[in-house]
Amino acid sequence: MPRAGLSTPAVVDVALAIVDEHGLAALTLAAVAQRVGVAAPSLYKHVRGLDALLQKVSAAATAQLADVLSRAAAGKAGLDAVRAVADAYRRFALDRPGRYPATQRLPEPADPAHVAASERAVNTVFAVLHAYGITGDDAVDATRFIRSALHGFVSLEVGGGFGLPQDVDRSFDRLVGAIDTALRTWPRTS
Amino acid sequence: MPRAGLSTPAVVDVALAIVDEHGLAALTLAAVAQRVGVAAPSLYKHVRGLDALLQKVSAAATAQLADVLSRAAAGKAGLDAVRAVADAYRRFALDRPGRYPATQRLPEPADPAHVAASERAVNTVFAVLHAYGITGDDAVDATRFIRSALHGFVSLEVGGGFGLPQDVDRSFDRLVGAIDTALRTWPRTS
DNA sequence: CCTGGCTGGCTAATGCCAGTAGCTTTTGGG
DNA sequence: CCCAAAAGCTACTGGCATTAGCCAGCCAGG
Repeated sequence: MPRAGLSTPAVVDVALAIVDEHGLAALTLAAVAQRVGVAAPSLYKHVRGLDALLQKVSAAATAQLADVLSRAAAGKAGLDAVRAVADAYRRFALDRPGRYPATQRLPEPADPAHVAASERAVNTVFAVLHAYGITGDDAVDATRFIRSALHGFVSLEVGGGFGLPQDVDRSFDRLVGAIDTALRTWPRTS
Repeated sequence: MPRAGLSTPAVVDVALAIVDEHGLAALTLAAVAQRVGVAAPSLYKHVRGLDALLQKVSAAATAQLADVLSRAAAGKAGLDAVRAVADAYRRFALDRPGRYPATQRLPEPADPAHVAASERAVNTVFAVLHAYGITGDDAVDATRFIRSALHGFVSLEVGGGFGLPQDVDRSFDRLVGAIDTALRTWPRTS
């Protein structure tokens, strides 16, 4: 019996491939095992269980999203920055509809990479807000607003929640405009 | 063997109770069967299967949400109406964290009650927008914006997505304010 | 009243999944 | 070269959805 030469990262990579191809719900240990040509229980040598695998997938997806966002925001400010970040966020969700929902899992405190990725994503938004002169608790509120609007939009879009035939791109452009308007007039407490 | 005297609505009611008590993920046919004191396969006499039951739960939850929203909006306009609808939406999600996610399922075209409930919810938002003078395609965009912001916020809140300790109520108030500001300055095409 | 058929239950069985226990084989470091 | 840790394996348990096919209760029509 030749060994398969698995490893934890290899298992996570296969999991990501399954998620990309068939969606997050299709991620099962059985599917991973079949894909790498191994019996299902063998995976427990590399991963604590399904939930731990989901957490690692979440960490990887979140790290990728954070990359995409920070790259998009680089060197921009104001509406430009908001549009760039929002477009990048939406494109990530549409391009990788399986991976995106994984980013919504709470970061695992015991996994520093996961926590760091999550913070990197939030910090990108904070940086954008800083250019609007929004800081401190005001920035917390504004970040929640932006996350809510973006997450809400793309999750509805990916889930087919927009029943009407009207142009979704235009709706998103307007959402970006609405965010910009709101940030310009954001209440300042500090 | 005395009969249990089940019926489709009775099964749905039990399903709703389970969802309220233990969350949507806990809704299984086995759980419903145990609760009503019947063997699992018996449920198929009243429901096509788990997915059909989830759809009926979604229809019921959506109808209730539509009620709550339209009641909240009644007789109000402008910021008052936005705040009332937003608060009602959020309260529904927080009060019934199991039921809320069921409202996000796409309405089943073959279930007129489901479709009607969904339309009723959307129409409530449309009515609010009308008071802002937003109609037609502009209203479609604005509705998507509002749904996105509200759904995003409450799903993040319910999911524990707001890691920071800052006051979530205040963040929501500001989100409501941001929506109002955006609607006031919403682009008019028509 | 009583009887036949519909209907709502049942049991048995299949198949998929996660996870545990405990065995064997490979493999690399001393 | 050897031996122990690591990486596979098989066997098993228990939970779930779903299907098939059986049987009993209940109601309508004679």
